[in-house]
Amino acid sequence: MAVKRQRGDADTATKILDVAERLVQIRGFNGFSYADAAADLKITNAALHYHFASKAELGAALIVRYAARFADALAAVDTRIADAPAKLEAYAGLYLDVLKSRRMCLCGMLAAEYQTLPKPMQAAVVRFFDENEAWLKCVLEQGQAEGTLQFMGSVSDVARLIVSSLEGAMLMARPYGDIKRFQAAASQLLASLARATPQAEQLGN
Amino acid sequence: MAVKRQRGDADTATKILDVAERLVQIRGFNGFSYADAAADLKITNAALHYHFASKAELGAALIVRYAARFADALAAVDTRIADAPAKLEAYAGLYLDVLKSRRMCLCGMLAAEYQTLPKPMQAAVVRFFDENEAWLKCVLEQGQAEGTLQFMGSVSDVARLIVSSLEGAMLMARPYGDIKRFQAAASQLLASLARATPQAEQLGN
DNA sequence: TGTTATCCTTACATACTAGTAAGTAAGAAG
DNA sequence: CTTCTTACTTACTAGTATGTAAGGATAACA
Repeated sequence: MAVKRQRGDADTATKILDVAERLVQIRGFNGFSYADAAADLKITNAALHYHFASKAELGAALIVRYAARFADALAAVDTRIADAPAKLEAYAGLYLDVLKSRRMCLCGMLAAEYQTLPKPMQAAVVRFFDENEAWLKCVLEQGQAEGTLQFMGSVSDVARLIVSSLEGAMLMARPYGDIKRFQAAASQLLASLARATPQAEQLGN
Repeated sequence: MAVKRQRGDADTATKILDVAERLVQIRGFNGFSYADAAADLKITNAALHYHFASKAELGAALIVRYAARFADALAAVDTRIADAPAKLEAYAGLYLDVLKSRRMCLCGMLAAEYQTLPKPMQAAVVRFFDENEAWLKCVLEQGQAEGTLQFMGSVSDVARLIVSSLEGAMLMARPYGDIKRFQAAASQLLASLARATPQAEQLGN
């Protein structure tokens, strides 16, 4: 049988993570406080400490959950989409979804604040990017084998270019409050990787 | 005759800007305090307030000086280099110089923290990127006219892609402490813009 | 009907934040 | 030689940061 919850209907720890995640993505890890999150949830500061003993612990949990959700989304792309270029478009789409909620990528934000983060958070941020790079390498190799993608340089370098360009495009789009800036950058990037098939432009569908 | 300085040999305000600039580029605007900068300069907290009444004022002065220095560097590139692709390489070189001193671009860092910045700082950050974009558009138009650069999409979109890709490459290079990550991304980006001249690869120098 | 565990509150501790008020040393200007 | 200005210092404030100690409410359990 399902575990009953006494006070809050949904898991409080989950709600805390939800609120903290949003705050970090918008204001940064150094730009939000326990008090901000507590006020948002209408609980006390100390209640936060009950669930996450320290800000560093909360921050680490934030990254772990975010990375797991992202990994799930990538696995879903793999099962849903076969075509390598379409997979890359879906990958960019994940970034776009984050941007649409007026947020920066959690780990992109934390990358900027990297020097001030506690060690476990630093390690988790790097792990997130490594996982992204690994997934992209698979897609790039597939596209190269299929002949649907073309690029110079190593698969690794191109994977890193994709991650950094999309993170950079998010970073720049936010001050302008302009999602189109991201979309334009993403489509140019993906277009430069798509194999120029002369007949592809001619065919309707 | 030159204006004499009473105590500190170099202008104290300049020293404050130097220290604060470094701290913001490494730790972020929300990641440093007046106390940090004061301790570094071995002066008191209050002395900082004498020169810059508020943190917001200091922050705005930081961006103005950074943008002016960047504009000077771009003007120097224009006088020193004629070739459009070489200008783009020099542009990427400016970013590389910042990264070599283990810093993030000041305005790239502030772009991440954008939502928490005082209004005048927000405006100055956007102005910095607008100036970069304007300079790049000139270079791209020149390269297009000369036939030394080729790209699809508008000059404006490509200029934005360059800025966001380089900012993103800096952002990602720092957690890895790996300048090569930036260099690989930059060279791929520039290669994709250089006109594919079949004989260019053959010629030695 | 206690006992226990979970989840929370009140109240507090400690340190740091930006910022201010008042005063001082020393050169510049009259 | 006084007055003003520059460039500070010392001492302080109010507010916020993360974090803690102790205890209360509620539900599940024995």
